[in-house]
Amino acid sequence: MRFSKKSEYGLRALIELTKHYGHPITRQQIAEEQHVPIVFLEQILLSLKHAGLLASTRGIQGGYQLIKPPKDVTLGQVIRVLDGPLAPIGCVSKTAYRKCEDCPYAKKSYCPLQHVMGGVRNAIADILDNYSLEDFISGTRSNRPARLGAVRRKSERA
Amino acid sequence: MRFSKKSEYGLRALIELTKHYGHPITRQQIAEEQHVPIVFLEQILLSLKHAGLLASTRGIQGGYQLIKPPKDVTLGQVIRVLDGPLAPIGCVSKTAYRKCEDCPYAKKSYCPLQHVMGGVRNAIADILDNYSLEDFISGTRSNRPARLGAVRRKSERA
DNA sequence: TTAATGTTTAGTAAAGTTGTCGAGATTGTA
DNA sequence: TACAATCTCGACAACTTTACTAAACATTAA
Repeated sequence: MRFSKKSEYGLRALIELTKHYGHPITRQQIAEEQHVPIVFLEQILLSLKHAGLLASTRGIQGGYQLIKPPKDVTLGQVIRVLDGPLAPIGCVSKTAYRKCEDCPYAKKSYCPLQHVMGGVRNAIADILDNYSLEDFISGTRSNRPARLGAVRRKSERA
Repeated sequence: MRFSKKSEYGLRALIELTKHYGHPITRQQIAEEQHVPIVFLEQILLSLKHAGLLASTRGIQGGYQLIKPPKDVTLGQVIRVLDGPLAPIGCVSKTAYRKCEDCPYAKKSYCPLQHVMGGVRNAIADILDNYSLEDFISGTRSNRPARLGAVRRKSERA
């Protein structure tokens, strides 16, 4: 149940991009600062760009920059772009639901596995979809509404 | 962030084994009941046996059986046997800790990634290490101590 | 003995992970 | 214009993991 290096590097890159929010930095700067293999990093930055999180400018003085306010980008969004759905099994994913092919419970009203794994997916999404880049670099999950059934930012999808 | 088929099949097999707790059933019965490829299933049952969860008897009338009371086996244990640690990155695992090789935060006192991922690992382990096979087949997390800081079964490891 | 079972070792096709390489396209500056 | 720094894009390759299958063998009950 691991996240890939891709997600890890991507998140580390976003730490750097968030620190420099407002002006572009080069892949080289990011790679050096965060110790990420530069050509692999490029792929990752491209994915994040295509997902609409980054903008890039070419040429001298070029580089990548974050185009959304750090508090509006959640770690959940980033990880879904780079690693796919958060859900531990397909039949509990909200972004990429896949019905179980030959699960004997598929046609019944209740599946034990689905029940537990649904809980796991929600626990993961509750954290990652409520944790922004701003929280990330400051190290605090800032003033989110408390848990315990209070209204909270919707645990978007998984 | 998926669990493998191995874990999924293993858990489905354990549903069957829990239902028949007390006497052996054959891989064939399990395979048919749960629609799991039989030869692959065998590997899985062997792993669970080596982990001390199952016993097997050979020959006619043989089969596999659960040797621990269903309420003493947690889903977390099972998944760790079949899929490895629950932790999403090595440096937050309690069962299989691996220090980050070249993370620039490795030598500092605080790592943002470690902070968030530690939370994720605990959320997952809190569920899976407190959910027994008994709960699993009954579909209810029975009378576990409530959340909210109350004493609860230790979230063992990940 | 024989048939039903588990045991063990090997192998393997497909997919995923973690990268590298190289030929361009674009841009600011001299 | 020429040049150098940068991003862009597609290919590809080594390695690992996943999800299996095959086959020879060991054990047991009837």
